[in-house]
Amino acid sequence: MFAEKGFNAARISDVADAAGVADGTIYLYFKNKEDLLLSIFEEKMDLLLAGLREALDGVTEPLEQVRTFAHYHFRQVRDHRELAEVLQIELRLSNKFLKEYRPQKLWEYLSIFAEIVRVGQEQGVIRKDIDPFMAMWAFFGAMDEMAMQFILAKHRKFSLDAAAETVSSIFIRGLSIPEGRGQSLEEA
Amino acid sequence: MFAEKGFNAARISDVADAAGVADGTIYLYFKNKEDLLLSIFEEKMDLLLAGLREALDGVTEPLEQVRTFAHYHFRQVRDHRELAEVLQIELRLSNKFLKEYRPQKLWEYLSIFAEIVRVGQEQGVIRKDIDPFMAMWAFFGAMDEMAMQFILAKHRKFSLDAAAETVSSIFIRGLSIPEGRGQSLEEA
Amino acid sequence: MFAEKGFNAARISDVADAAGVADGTIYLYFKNKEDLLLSIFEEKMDLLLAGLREALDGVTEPLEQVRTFAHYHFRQVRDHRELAEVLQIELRLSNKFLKEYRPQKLWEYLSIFAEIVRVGQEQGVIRKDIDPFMAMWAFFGAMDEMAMQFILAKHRKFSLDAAAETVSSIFIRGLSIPEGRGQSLEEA
Amino acid sequence: MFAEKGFNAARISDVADAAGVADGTIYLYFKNKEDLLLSIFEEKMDLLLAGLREALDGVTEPLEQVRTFAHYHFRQVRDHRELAEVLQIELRLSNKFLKEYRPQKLWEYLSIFAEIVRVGQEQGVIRKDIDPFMAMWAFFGAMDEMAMQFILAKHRKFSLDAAAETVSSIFIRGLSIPEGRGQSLEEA
DNA sequence: AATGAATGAGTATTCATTCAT
DNA sequence: AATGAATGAATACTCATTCAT
Repeated sequence: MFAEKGFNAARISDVADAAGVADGTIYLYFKNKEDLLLSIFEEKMDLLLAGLREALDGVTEPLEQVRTFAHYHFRQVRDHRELAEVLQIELRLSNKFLKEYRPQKLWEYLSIFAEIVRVGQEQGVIRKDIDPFMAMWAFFGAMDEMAMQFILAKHRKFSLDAAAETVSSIFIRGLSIPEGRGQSLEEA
Repeated sequence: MFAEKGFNAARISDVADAAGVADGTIYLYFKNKEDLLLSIFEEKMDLLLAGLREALDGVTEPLEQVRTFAHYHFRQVRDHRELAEVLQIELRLSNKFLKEYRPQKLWEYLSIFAEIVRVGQEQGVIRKDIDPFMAMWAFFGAMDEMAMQFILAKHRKFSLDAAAETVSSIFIRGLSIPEGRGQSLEEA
Repeated sequence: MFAEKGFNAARISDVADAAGVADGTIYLYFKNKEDLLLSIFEEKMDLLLAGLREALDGVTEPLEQVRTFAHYHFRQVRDHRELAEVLQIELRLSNKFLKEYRPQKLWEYLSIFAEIVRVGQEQGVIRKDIDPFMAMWAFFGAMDEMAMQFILAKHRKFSLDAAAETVSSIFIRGLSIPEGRGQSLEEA
Repeated sequence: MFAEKGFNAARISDVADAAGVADGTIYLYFKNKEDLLLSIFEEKMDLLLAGLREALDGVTEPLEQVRTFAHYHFRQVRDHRELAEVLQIELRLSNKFLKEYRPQKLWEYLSIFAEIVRVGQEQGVIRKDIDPFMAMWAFFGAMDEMAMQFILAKHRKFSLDAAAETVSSIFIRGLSIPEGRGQSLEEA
């Protein structure tokens, strides 16, 4: 309906025009301008979450799920470039989003990763010395920063596939149980 | 001089008062309000960078340098909590910082990581199929997101030491050359 | 129906809710919001007027009627405190009421006083050098201001009986024919 | 400086234009738009108060002071018609003025009347059964309502001199000690 | 008669920035 | 170099009112 504008700098009247309604009508559906942005976020997160669950469907091996997650995430960024720009950039400029909001939907999305780690630990394929939630934030942070770089790089060389593969290969190996006796590097 | 306020919401006149000068005087030293924030960032980055170099001094093994980097980073967040809040939160609300700035100083700081990876690859202790810059952004993103969670968690349980150890152990193993023939998990 | 809210600040939708109807329905019965307030005023003035006529019924002596009028007026303020607040305060904030309206109903109410004066003059008990309409406005102004002070004084000491007695005693003597030769004070 | 506009309906930018300054400059001197109106009121009250004291200077007889007060008040209304319109009409439309403000300056002005009554009572020329403050409000209310009628009557017949004389003659006689034994009328 | 979703006009106020002194 | 009084652009939001159903 309005993601087309994608500006935090957009006037409410612009949005209203684009939607073909009067300014006041916006306020019948959204509490205020910020709520409008946050609503877009929530709506899209629902789709993102559903898509992720579908993508993971059929993938049983936890470490393989990590790879699937990463590829799915970056594919979404690539396929919904405009939306990704709004979510990566504009959303972060929102005081409320940054400080207060920390939304349920994002939590649900990321929790899937934490759950993957937990199950992997149960199955004995993921290190037990790693807190699933810490791993979750690290994984999200890594992907998010790379997505940000992609968005900021605008139209320059940047392969999201490569990004997905880099992140997943690092985390897959980083999280997996060392083979043989070889824990020599991180026994701390 | 003014980090004590730490608000994007702080009035220029507040800053001027705190500094014991007139409003106009601020503009003799800074181009505008945003420049003021960015200047704090740059100034602090110099210290951070110098500190990192010092911390890495004497550490020769690349993978050990990764661990040192992570511990140093989170130690700074812990020891300069107030400043970290400004840098994590307020700075991100700056349109310029997010979109245009991508500053030299941050680049210098992170480049050290890319260089560690490059050297590690030369020395044969780090996988060659990983782009150092990709790894750099992933590493920074992981640390940054965890730091953000720490800041947002306010006064609750959150061990920065554990965060440092988690990130570094994941990346150290994730970046290291697989031992034996054991690439079985991620040959994709 | 709505005096309970008593606010110029009340939303039309509040009034509609309180009345158990839809917003638009209000406009089937009242031209606009101001008309709503003015309608309350008119409706209440009818009652006030009828009550005054009843109170004066049986009182024949003009100067005694003045006292009756005053006591009646203040008794209404006391007995209908909430309504009086709306009429004293909210009504005065209405541009239309203050500037244009000067309503028929108030005029009828006050005219009774002018008529008392006129009759008193005919009967030779009230000074003929006083214009009945001037006296009317003075009398109303005196009562109205005291009522206003009472309303504003909220819950503090203020006897409306004393107010009634003060106003009436001043006006009764002030309007009456000087006894004996004693015009010495105001022959100007 | 701006009384010339006299509109509650005036835009801040109109006032600023008339004053030859920018909109923002208004806010360096006045807290907000209402404060602007209240400030005019306060400033003018100082003059009014000073003028009243001067007018009363040399008049020693309390009842004569009552007449002087009334004539002075209405003369001000007549001589400063424009200002009076602002003060009578616009000021009353101010929620703050009506409900909260009840200002020091008005109190000072009216207190002079209460003091006249008190002194008159001491000197035995004014009835002791009248509370000076009640009399004060009645007197002010009477004058104020007549002034309001004058303002509202716009350019029609209305003699402020006659108004002054009516009010003062009623109050002078109404407040004075009955001569002879003649309390026959209001022994209640 | 009643509804209630949609309308859209209307404006005080802030505060970063300037520049004459 | 420093001042700080003056500037003025810039806009989200409310809520009385309408009118198609």
